[in-house]
Amino acid sequence: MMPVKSDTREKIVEAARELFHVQGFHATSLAEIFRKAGVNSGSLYYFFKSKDDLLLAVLDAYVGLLWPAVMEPAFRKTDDPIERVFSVLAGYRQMLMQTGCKLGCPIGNLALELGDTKPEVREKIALNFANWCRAIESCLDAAADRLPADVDRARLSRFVLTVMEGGIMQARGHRDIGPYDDGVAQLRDYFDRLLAQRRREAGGVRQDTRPGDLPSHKTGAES
Amino acid sequence: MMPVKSDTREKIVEAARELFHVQGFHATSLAEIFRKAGVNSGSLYYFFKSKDDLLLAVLDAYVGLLWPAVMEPAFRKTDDPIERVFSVLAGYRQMLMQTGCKLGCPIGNLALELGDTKPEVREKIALNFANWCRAIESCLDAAADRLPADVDRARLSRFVLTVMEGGIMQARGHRDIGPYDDGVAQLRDYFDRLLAQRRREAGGVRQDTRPGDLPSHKTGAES
DNA sequence: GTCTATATATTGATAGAC
DNA sequence: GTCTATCAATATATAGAC
Repeated sequence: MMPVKSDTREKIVEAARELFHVQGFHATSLAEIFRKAGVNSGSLYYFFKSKDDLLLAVLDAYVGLLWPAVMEPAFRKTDDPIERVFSVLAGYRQMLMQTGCKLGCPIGNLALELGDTKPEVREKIALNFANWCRAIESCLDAAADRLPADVDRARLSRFVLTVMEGGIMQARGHRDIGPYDDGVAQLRDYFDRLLAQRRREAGGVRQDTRPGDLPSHKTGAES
Repeated sequence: MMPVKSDTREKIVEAARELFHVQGFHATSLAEIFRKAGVNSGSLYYFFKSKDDLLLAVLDAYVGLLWPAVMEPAFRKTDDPIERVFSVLAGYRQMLMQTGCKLGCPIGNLALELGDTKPEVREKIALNFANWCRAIESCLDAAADRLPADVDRARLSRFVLTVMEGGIMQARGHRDIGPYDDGVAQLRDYFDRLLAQRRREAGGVRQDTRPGDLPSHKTGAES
């Protein structure tokens, strides 16, 4: 018989992940974590040699969650690559709304709380950022023929993350979804201008838009 | 004779402010703070009834520092209201460069570390954000005649903060100024498109730009 | 692998002399 | 207002039985 693999480690990581998200790293004690996980101190230290070590495992978990928990649910809503980008942003909006703008991006939180104090932690945070941007960049690549030729899609994908993180920060600070919606709407406006530029370029001197090419975007952000 | 006002309180707030900026709130102990301030535990508790209370004083200090430490040094570099906006952003770039992308925006750090756990803290963070945006908005108002009439300048000012905070977060996460510069460059590109739109509107059907109207912006971000 | 019990250090905060 | 001394609670981490 195969030995039954314990899920204790997984339970601990999951408990830590949730508590770090809600309370932050330093504000969460190991006692809270193993109590929430339903195990004891000894089990935690059997799997992790320190709190920092557990944090690294949490950041690894987020690496694994990017596609199943963030990208795939958003991509399922639409096949249009540009709309997929904004569908991802809509997913974060949903989290903000469901928590009364109290919970934000767990990676962003840890990035600013821990800064550069723990080198391995910072590296795993950078990896999470890089993977997120790569996923967005793949959408932009799929829409490359609708964007101006000189657009740097890797940089544009980082700009999407910039707007997302900056918008979430202000939404939480004001406990108001407005700043997030505004940021997304202005990013949308920027995209529309890029798409329109490309259409002008492709169409030569013609500048009239074909009906249906520029759908209106209901963001819920307009007052 | 007037009683000499002690600067002990000020020294404590200043020490706390610096330590919170570098290490974060929870990672900084009161012992570190009063040691750095050169005073003793008793003095700290004479002026502040708790660590949270001291944090509120730190956030008040940032409110007072907005103009002398952030806006005025940036505004001194140029009279052009749009350039002033980007001069403020250049100021944050300077801090990133001087610290090897280790230190970010102290308000943003506290916003994400503390979230909504302490109501009064969140309110003072919101006030800091609001004042920052109002200062930027005053620049946009001064350039109102160069922006499209339908631009919401309050929202655009929040977008500037969004890009700043999101860019700093990624710059710190990657320990690389690149993502910050890219974000600012893309914000600049967005502004250029807004200014160009206004110029088209004002000029009627004419679309050629007058030489000198669109200066090239050296951001140092281009690879 | 999981448990209980505990070590050791540090935390935020207080008391009371001066 | 500032000091020293110290409390009580909590933190991370360990030891060793099972």
